[in-house]
Amino acid sequence: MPELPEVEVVRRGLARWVRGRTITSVDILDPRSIRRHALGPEDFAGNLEHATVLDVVRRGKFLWMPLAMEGTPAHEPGTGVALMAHLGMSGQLLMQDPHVPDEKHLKVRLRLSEADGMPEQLRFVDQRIFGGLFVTSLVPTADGGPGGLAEAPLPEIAGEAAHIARDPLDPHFSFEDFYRKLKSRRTGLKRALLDQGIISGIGNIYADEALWRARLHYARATDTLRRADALRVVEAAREVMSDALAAGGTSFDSLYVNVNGDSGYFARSLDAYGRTGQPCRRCAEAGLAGVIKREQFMNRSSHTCPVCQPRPRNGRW
DNA sequence: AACGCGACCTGCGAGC
DNA sequence: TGCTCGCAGGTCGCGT
Repeated sequence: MPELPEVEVVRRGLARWVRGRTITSVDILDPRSIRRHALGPEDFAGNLEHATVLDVVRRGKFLWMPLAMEGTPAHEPGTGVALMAHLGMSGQLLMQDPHVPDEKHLKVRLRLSEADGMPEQLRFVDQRIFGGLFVTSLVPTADGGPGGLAEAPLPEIAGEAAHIARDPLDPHFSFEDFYRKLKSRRTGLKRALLDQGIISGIGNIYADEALWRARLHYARATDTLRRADALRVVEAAREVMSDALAAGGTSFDSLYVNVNGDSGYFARSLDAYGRTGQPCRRCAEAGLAGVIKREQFMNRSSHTCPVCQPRPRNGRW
């Protein structure tokens, strides 16, 4: 479900509800959701109980909450601990009141210290269990911290997110760094867009949308890509994701943190993804007959208009 | 070293 | 009705 806009919606919503609150108890309903916590469920819960959430930050699709541990008065840079969350394909982080029945796929429940008018539980719900939670250490970074969208970025990052590149909405995103990495790879453009070490936050939907907007084919060889083309595809990704973020942002005031990127709200704005067999909007406007087609690529679906995104010959142009 | 595939999971709708 | 198949927005690790 979640790509960058959805994760950022969750981050913003969550920050409002949990910052400054203390975790009082932890229920692990399905240990598979914390399998990335190598030391097991007891250690996971033990680390979280009595810890206070300092903030909610993000790098790409990785989301984490730096914690102040009980009895540790000052936060020493480089010694921090955080609760890491990745939503995978179907993860949700929901703020709920205790009387709300457990969700069918509720995996982990955190009870929080009482706060005026705020829900008492943070619940991790995940159908497919590709996502998960774990406790991790923060490591120092010289690059300015997690992501520029955090209100108060700390100069440290979760180790598991250190290899993740910045996303195109991050104020510290560097087109030059992106272009350099792109040119150094021998691969297809969509594969590169989905590589979180080259550019982060883009998943299958927004990759297809960005390529459609930039009129580029997914198999275009990255090492031959001209600067203007690379710029166009990054700008397209930035635009489509910030539009989606704006749409998702409308649910900020609901009681729980909305993760429902599939609520259909932004789906209507998509031009390529999921429009198999329907006329390409750009072609229709120009009086052309392009029809969006779906192909298997990297074991997943790719949606393109064969008229305005022609397949490159020899992976070139 | 980098790439690319399979594994990790559950549930839904289509087709038989 | 009930089975099987294909499909779903992500990431990691291993083999090449």
